Amino acid sequence: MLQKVNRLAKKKDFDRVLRFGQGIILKDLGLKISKNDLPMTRFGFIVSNKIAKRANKRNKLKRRLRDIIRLKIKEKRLKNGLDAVVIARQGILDRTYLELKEELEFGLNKLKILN
RNA sequence: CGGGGUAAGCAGAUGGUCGCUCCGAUAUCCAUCGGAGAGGAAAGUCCGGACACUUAUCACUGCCUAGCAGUGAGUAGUAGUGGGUAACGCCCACCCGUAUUCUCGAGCGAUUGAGGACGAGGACCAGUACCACAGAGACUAUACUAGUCCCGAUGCAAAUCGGGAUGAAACGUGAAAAGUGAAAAGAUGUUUCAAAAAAUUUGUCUUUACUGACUAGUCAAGACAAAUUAUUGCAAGCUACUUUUCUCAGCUCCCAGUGAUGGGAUGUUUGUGGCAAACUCUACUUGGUGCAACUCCAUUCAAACGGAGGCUUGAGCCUCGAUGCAAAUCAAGGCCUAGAUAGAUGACCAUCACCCUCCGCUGAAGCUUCGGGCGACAAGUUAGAAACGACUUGUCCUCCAUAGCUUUAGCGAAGGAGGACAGAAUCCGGCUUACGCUUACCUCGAUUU
RNA sequence: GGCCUGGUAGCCAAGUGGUAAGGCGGGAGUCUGCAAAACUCCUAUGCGCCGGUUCAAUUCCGACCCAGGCCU
Repeated sequence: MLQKVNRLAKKKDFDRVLRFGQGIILKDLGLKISKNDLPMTRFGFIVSNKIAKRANKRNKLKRRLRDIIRLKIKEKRLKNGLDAVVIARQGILDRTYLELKEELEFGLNKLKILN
């Protein structure tokens, strides 16, 4: 789990990122980022009802995605002052942990927010 | 071996790296240490409560006005009886039915005892609606028509119109046919059968006469056959109706039971289908909205956004005892056991155990099959009158052998893959649905002995 | 989290205790030099799924599945 300061929680923040952020769409993921004027980076995750009907499957996917981001923050490889939203797309349920990690790293690299 | 049901239990463990939430202590803003951290269904949201706001669909009454209570109507719901509960559509026990019996037992038997399964199981003598098609008739049962008779009107008459009476059968139709099923007697009608003899109609044949003639038509007579009508009954079948007896339901009385109900008696007094998961009636319950309820703080003219509370000590859990057939209740002692909020309780890796499933190797049995050999039978050829023999083809049995499938046993450190349903969101009691494994019992099916 | 609607043929849909209208679509034909339009005929395993009540269920009742909407 992320630390509280690294969580994107408020609906206003989500709306701001989704409306004004710049994004990229991959095969199983969507990514959007936007600047905030804070000293840290905050992440939010969206897994809709369409991805999986059962709540435990959605929660497991979010836990895996969060853990990937958590390790990145721990290694201090992310730039500060950003808000990001990770959006799951259909078909993502069949991916393994390593496949998710590669795809997410590829997306972060494209957006040039890695140090 | 497989399926189903009921009851009980479990919901992998250990280690490593990196993490999350709450509480407490130290500490004082960074952290450290310790403790705790999903379910039997947390799910579906189908019922019921707690809790909060709202006086709330109407009218009336009382207390006495701050609100509370009651009655009636309305709305919605439940439905054998009794009990349990905060409450329920839930649970327990019993009754009745399915049932002239599903299982087991006793008995020669009639019968009887015990157990299991299933049942949304009040009332169609309060009223209303519906019961398609078929059928005379689907609840005021047997109508309507043809036909016959009478009367009246019109008309010379024939006839027409109107009214009244009479008017066959109840086979059958249908999911259901007039309280229920059975028996006996009487009796009516009908059908069949038998007898005797007659009439009518139709058909065929023959003969006569006529039509100019005819193998055509008509008339008459005769013979045969069939059908219909009428008569008789010593027959048989069905049967309207009547009577009697028993049965079923109901009424009255007695006994047992809190009660549903059961047992018995009395009598001939009562007896109109189905449907209420149709309206309805009866009895009982029932205001509405829902924690995104609601309260507070801050901001504001007022709100909204925001924060905090509500929020986890509760119809709580464990042990023992008492009461009760049971559901459950009571008493004593002990315990504190999630509280997140884009939503924690984990992510990744390794090892071990477990049993199960699938794949794997070997053996056995059975079945099918490509091929080959011995034999038996049939057909054909040699073959001529016939036969043996020989050859060819087909079928069958057995053996060898190839491949496949099924079952079963063993081996698996020679291995691989997989591990159910599913995530608290105010809390609780139920129901329903999803689902892996173990144990016990019951039940169904298949195979083997 | 809570509340509420709906599911009928390929599509849009009506309907009600007695075996299911209509339109669009699809096919064939008439008409035309050929088309379109028009007309005629035909077509379809259709009432989400399971169980119950009933003689009979798409309809009534219960459970389940799916789709959509509202409260913030």
